Parts: sequence; C-alpha cells; structure tokens
Amino acid sequence: MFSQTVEYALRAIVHLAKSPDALQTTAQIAKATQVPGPYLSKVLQTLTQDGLVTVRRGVSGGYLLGKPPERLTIYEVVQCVDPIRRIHTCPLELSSHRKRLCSLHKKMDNAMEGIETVFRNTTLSELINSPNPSVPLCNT
Amino acid sequence: MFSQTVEYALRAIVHLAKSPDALQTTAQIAKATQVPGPYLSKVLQTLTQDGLVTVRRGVSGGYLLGKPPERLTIYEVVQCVDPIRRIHTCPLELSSHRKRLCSLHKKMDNAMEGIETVFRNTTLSELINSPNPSVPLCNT
DNA sequence: GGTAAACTGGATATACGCATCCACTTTAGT
DNA sequence: ACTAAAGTGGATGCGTATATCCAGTTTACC
Repeated sequence: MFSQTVEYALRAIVHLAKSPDALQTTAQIAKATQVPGPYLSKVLQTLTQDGLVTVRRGVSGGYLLGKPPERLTIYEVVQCVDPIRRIHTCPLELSSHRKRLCSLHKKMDNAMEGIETVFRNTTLSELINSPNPSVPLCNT
Repeated sequence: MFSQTVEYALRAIVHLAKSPDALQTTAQIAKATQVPGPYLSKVLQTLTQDGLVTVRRGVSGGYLLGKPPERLTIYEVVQCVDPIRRIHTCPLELSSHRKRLCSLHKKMDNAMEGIETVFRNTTLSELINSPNPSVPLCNT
C-alpha cells in the first residue's frame, strides 16, 4: 500500500522532529530508524530538495527539520518521496468519462481522497506530542 | 497507490458484473477493459482461485462472475490480487510497540482502515447500478 | 592550509511487478 | 474420434523500486 520509501521518509522526519534543534547525521538517523544507511541518504536528498529537511555539509554537519513540526504534515513528506496520485482522468481515456469519472474510478479516488485528508491533517507535532505511551521509534 | 493489477482485476470484475449470465472469453474482457490479454489471463486465474469468478474451459468457454454482484465487494477483489496489509505489528519490531502501535504507525494504519472500510462497503451491484451517467468501461 | 567528518552524485546490483509467449489440457460440436 | 476454441501452467523478458558503493565536494577545526 505505502512504499518502503514512504515508510523510511516518515521515520526519518519523525526522528528529526523529536530533536528539532540537534543536527543528526545520516548514520545517527539510520540507526534510530533502522533504515539502511546508504538508501536513507538518498531519501534525505529527496526531502532536502523540497525543503522538508535542511542540510549542513562538512564536519559536524547533518540534517535538521526544514520547518517547524506544527506546520509540517506527513502529506508533504509522502508527496515529496512517493506522491499519492489522485484519479483525475479516466484511466481508459474514455472521452465521455473526462468530465465525470465512472462509479468505479470515482470510488477508488474517494478512497485515496480519504488518505489524502488524513495525511493533510496530521502534523509532525501532533505525532510527537501524542499521549500514546508508545513513543515513535523508541523502545520505552 | 493501487497497483496496476488491482486496476485490471476491478475492470474485469466490473465487466463480468455487467452481463451476469453471459460467458466472456479472455479476449472479450481484454478488449472491453483495455487490459493486455496475456496478463489479464493471469489475473483471471488468480480471481478464479478465490472463486470470485467461475471458469468454463474448452470451446465456447469463458468466465462468469463467481457470486451475485450484490454480495461481491471490491474489497474481496483487491484482497485476492494484491491485498491491503493493515499494520498489525510495529514495522521496527520494537517490543514495547507490540500491543500498541506508536502514533505514526497508528495514523498510517488508520488511513488504510479508511480504504478498507470504503472497499468493504462497495458491492459490484452498487457500482453497476449507480445513477452516474458515466457507465463503467463504456463510452456512452 | 591540512585533515577528517559528513553530504552529493553517479554507477551498479538485486528483486519484484508487469507483461508476453508457448506447449499442454479441456471441451463443444461435427 | 477429430478439430478448433478456450483456459492453464511454466518459462522468459523488461522496467522500476530498493539497496549499495565509491569518488568527489564541502566544511569545521587544529
């Protein structure tokens, strides 16, 4: 359903959100999130391109969250690394369905709209400050 | 988001549901649904294994819907060919998250639960009899 | 300014989803 | 029984997501 890359990106972002002001190296993030280091570095590059994380290169460099966790949604993260593609036009390209999807594709798009809504309304701040006793990425 | 295989399977099922009592050959379904014939035949095999479609082999054979469209949901079709996997256990295998997912994975699972609910509550009958002027698979 | 820490970009390897092909089996109709 | 229509099962090809590796660049610190 959700790609491995999405899972990894979200873990990384959550980890960064937990220590908003401390630079984290790829190795540190990889260890905390159990994501393969070399692949994580690619994912972080993608997140950097959209400004979701900020990078400082060189010695004692690392990554920081690119914007305050209250204003960063998991929707942005997902769209950055592996976008949810809503169904806007008929996959069969039936001309008469251009303006109005048929019931099948409308239903499929509804389902995706639901996900989109959940993700748009979920900020990193909300995840971090959840009263849930299970702390993300953390074996308490 | 949804795999190509899911899209193909749903098209095929919808096509069969539109003519509940007429055997349809792979070639006929392929044409109507714009799905590559050889691949469709694999998808139909999978659907057959779960009894979602019924097959008659040999001359003048073909496929039929395996159960009445009022009792066939698109959830069954999706689960047959490319199952939605809910998050039941912590992807990081953190022992303390076993009983209770953290906020991140809970949210992701919520999103999938939403899809599951939509699909569980959508029957083929509902899709076929929709008042929607765009008829599935049909350029009216 | 030299050095080591750390990210970058490109090349490469691997697995799986999508797609095709063909020899085989089943079956209706003659 | 023979034949042709039609599905079955297995082998194969191809592209992309996942994952790794390394040479190059940037930068803090001495």
